Amino acid sequence: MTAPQQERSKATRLRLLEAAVDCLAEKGWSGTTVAIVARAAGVSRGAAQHHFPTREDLIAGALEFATETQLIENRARAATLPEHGLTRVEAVVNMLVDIYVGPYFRAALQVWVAASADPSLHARVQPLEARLGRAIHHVAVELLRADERKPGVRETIQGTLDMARGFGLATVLGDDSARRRPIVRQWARVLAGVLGEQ
Amino acid sequence: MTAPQQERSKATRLRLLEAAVDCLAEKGWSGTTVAIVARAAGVSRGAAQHHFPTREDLIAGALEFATETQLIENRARAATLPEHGLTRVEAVVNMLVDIYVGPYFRAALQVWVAASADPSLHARVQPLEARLGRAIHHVAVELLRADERKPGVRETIQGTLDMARGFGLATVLGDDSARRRPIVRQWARVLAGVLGEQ
DNA sequence: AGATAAAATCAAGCGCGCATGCTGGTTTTG
DNA sequence: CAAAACCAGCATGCGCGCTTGATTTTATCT
Repeated sequence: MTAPQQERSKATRLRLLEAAVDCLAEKGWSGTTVAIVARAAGVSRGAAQHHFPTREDLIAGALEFATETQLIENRARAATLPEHGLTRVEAVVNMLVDIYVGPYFRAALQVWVAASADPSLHARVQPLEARLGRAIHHVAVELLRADERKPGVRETIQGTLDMARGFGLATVLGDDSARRRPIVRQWARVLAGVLGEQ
Repeated sequence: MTAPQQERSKATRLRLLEAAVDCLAEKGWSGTTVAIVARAAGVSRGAAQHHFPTREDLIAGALEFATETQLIENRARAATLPEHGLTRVEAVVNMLVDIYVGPYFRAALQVWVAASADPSLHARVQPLEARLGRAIHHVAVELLRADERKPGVRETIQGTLDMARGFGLATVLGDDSARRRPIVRQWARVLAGVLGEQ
């Protein structure tokens, strides 16, 4: 055959990861069983067991996959940002917020919260979260063209990211977009002030 | 006996709720089984079943208990706040943040995240969250002596609360207090500026 | 090159452990 | 004596991990 099974294997593995991420975002931690994920991916449970020996392997793999996908999407979107001024700041904040209210974050949230009580999972997840956090911070600084040497700038950006995280958390309880909009707008104004003062 | 069983019943019920909250905060959603909670409360599983027919009843009750306890503690702590000026603003922000990094919030977080994929639980939990959110916002406005008619004031306070929520979320992945402190300090400065400008 | 061994991929079934909910029975209170 | 609070055991269901077996691809030897 022209298609080596190596490719096919990678494909099913990827389908499993995608299905796991979707399942986590939709059905939550307890609702994400290997059987359900396997069925959603269109493979048997044995196949899933082969690629990911344990459930924890599957979940951790899904989180890693979601993390990297998130970063890639960010880079793509960063190129489409508007010019300068306040509208750019607001656009950046909106983009950061969108990261934390999207499906990838919802999936990650389930894993993080579950990992807080699961030492073994925590050990695998914590470095991923740290890496993602640093990466997003770096992106934020770059897109805002911020000078972190100015006092307060770094802290305010960190606070902005934490606010976005808070939005993400609020979103799991229900659609929050209407409440978010004016807050983001006001926050962008304040942030622009901090960035440009003096 | 001098102690009517009504009191004893209320007492065991309360012990169950306390144990459930602790268990949620420590062992997470999946780790909180009725058997474990009952043992921690010092009662048999059958007794727990008697007071809370279903597990969902127990969890929902625990969340409600945690919510009210949280509000009561807030009122107590609000009386001990310092005088005026920036230190007061910083103290208020610190107090708000402490709400979201405390054990009650950790317990609530587990329930909220789980409820996002459980419609039946979601229906019972969502109004609680809304009530708590409004209450905390009200407390914040009052303690900051903010004039919400001023443009941007209301939005900035909401953003502050969302940032605090984000801190709480970051805390489940590991102790974050060292990172938080400078952010809170800086944000208090900014918040004071927004509150007092013009 | 051809054949056979070895390894990888996928499918299906089994058993263990555990949590929930229910039911019957016992003690305490009014 | 009636009712409520409390306790012990049973039964069902389900998710996980493991084992077995079939099919395909890759590697090795003659």
